[in-house]
Amino acid sequence: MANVLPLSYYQNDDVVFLAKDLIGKKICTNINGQFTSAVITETEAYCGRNDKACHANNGKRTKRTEIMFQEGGKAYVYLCYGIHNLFNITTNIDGLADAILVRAVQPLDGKEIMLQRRNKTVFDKSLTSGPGILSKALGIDRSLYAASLVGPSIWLEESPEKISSSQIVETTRIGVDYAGEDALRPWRFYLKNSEWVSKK
DNA sequence: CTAACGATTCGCT
DNA sequence: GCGAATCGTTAGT
Repeated sequence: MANVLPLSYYQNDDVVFLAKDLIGKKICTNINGQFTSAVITETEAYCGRNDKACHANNGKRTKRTEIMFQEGGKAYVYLCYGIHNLFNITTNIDGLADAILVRAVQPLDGKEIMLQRRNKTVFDKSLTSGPGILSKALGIDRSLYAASLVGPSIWLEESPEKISSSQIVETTRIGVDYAGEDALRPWRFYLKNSEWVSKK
């Protein structure tokens, strides 16, 4: 567990910068003794102020969004469409509810475990390129709601390979049409030449 | 208590 | 490309 990103990394007040910076970082989980890891290839930023796409927009505190209002560096996992666990990284300081949705990853360690969790045999982008399925592959569900991102069940590590800004595509977020004009914000980021992206 | 609705995925046409 | 699956959360009665 060398190169683990420290809690201070998540307290940055610029969630859009962090969403972009997270591209290329390594995400690791150790669930019931099963270790898996992957490189983050796609993210989306959600800001707690003035962003109708964010569940916690303008101080909307509910039992579900509560974790986003705490100090950054925790997991925000919620159930979407009654089926999928979506994994978010909370950021910013106490009281400011920002979060970053991880939308796709490229598997590194524990590929067999991921295939098993997904009931698959073929190793391709359909294993982890999408917010619901990457959670399933990494063993992330709502029992990790509010889990610390510096371990022991889940943590992030520095990028295995340096990523330059020119390798990252900035575009609009997916599935947030209900947010009106906020849906037009260029707050989605993905690795330009990667196959491991949910949609181009 | 009730009802509407997803930050999606998969299978079938 | 389209529609079903599926259920916790949320807001309103």
